[in-house]
Amino acid sequence: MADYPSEQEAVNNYDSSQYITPDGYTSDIAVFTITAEEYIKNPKVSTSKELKIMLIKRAAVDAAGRPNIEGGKWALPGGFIDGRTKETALEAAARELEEETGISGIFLKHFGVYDEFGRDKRGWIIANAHYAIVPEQALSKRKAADDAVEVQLFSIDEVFSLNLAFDHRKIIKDAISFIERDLIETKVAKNFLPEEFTLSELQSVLLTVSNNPRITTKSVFFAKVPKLAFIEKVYDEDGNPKKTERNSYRPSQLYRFNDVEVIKSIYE
Amino acid sequence: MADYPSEQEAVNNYDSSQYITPDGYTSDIAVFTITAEEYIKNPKVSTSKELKIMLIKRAAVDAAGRPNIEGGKWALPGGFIDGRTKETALEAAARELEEETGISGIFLKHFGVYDEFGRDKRGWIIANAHYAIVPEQALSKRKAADDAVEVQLFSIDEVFSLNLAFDHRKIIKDAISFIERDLIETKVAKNFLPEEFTLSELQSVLLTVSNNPRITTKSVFFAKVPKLAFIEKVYDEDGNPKKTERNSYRPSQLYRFNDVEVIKSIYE
DNA sequence: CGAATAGTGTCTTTGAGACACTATTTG
DNA sequence: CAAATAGTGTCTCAAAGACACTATTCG
Repeated sequence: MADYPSEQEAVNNYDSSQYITPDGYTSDIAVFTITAEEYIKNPKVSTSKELKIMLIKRAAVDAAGRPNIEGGKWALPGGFIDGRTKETALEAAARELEEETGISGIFLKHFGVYDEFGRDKRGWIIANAHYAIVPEQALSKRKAADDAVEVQLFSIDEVFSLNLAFDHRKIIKDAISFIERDLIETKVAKNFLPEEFTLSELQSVLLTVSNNPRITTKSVFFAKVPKLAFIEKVYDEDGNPKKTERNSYRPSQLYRFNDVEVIKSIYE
Repeated sequence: MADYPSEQEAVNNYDSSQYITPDGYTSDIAVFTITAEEYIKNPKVSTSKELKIMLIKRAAVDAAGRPNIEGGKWALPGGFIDGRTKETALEAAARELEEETGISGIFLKHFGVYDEFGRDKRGWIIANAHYAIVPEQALSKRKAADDAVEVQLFSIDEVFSLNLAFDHRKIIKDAISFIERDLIETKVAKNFLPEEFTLSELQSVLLTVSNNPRITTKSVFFAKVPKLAFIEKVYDEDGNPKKTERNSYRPSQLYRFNDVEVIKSIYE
């Protein structure tokens, strides 16, 4: 390697001041949950679930009492990443989410970068957008943080009638597209469910985003899902099928996702 | 809105110096093409196509004659984004790609952000990774740019035996996963093909990344594809089926992708 | 006619989807 | 037994997949 410069020499030759670098680097999170409506809409369909997104209302003034940018508007939780913490955007999102909800190990996925000049009046601010999936119970522990004065869940229908901060309307729209697509094209439904779930529970999650007959038709769904390679039946210590009675009097079989990868060709 | 601060007041209250901001913001591009091997491997299979990625060899010294970081290694084309240009990472990638290949309107998709601290010795450098699809002919026009001394196409098999710069091994690995998945789960195969293509041409593109029997089996593929909602038969001005003889003596029917969206459930 | 690519026909097995039926438990 | 959820059985039609057959053109 004698032909090549020493690493240190090369590093010293980089002068970051030759470029204008970003004025800020942020991490935003679209937090989704599925809420169960407990009332009975139809004698044959007892519970109906709905996909919701969590937003915060930005405070009018910041902690120091100065006017807050985009104050009073609804926004995605998130914030600036400080180079001193040496965090990645994903790590920062995970930490912020944990601070906000009090739970760790939440599913989090990066889905886009928003770096258009002018998207934030304060300068050239790069936003990393993520979506998170949180079980409903966990959100009851939520608490207001930092400059958030109010936290609320909105259905997909109502969220776009709100007064949204920055370019969050576009980010939220994208987040919803991603989660709706991922729920049926990938195994993320897993994150809305317990480790071990029944076929009805899986079906009710999928029904929040799809009306595909292979999901809505009971005989088809119940016949097909146990045969899928990425889903397996759960057995107890004695090797007997493991069942639960949490949803009904009659015990129902438990299933779980395994590690088999899925790729679904559009040409089949 | 009298309760909320004026926008200008709020903007003035933001002090970017309270955070350590990134030292650099870059755009990298994994350029893919499919090359046709002209030789005949098997009397029954006349042409075989292969997916390849384009890399550049980083110069040992920069334009000013100083040692170049990661000089001599193979890397993804790309470069720093300067805030003065007010470009997004995607726009910068498109421009760089056009400068590199001399062609415009290339398909380009963002697939990831690499912002781990320590991934670049020069500081906290954020990389936006994209993949691009370029028809083979276009790459013949390629020319070395900037600090690139050499440009070369590598097959997926051979690329990982190279000495790769920065964390480009991981980025390339991710790019390959994305393009292989997207080729069969989305309509991106479109970008490797002419506007109007034959079933055999589509099949040979898909065969570079899949051995799914519904793609490899001729009777199934030829029967199925013309019935797909997102693909349509092409007709000429007189309303007759439009055919080409570019691949054979016998004319073959032309098809094109239309704007129908595809979502393929893993539960069906 | 042979070579080369582009398809089509046919047959068997599997799966989709509709819908009515059975099973398990509690009160 | 009624209510509530969890499944299964059956029937029809459509699609998957294997593989052999036909079609078009050139030289």
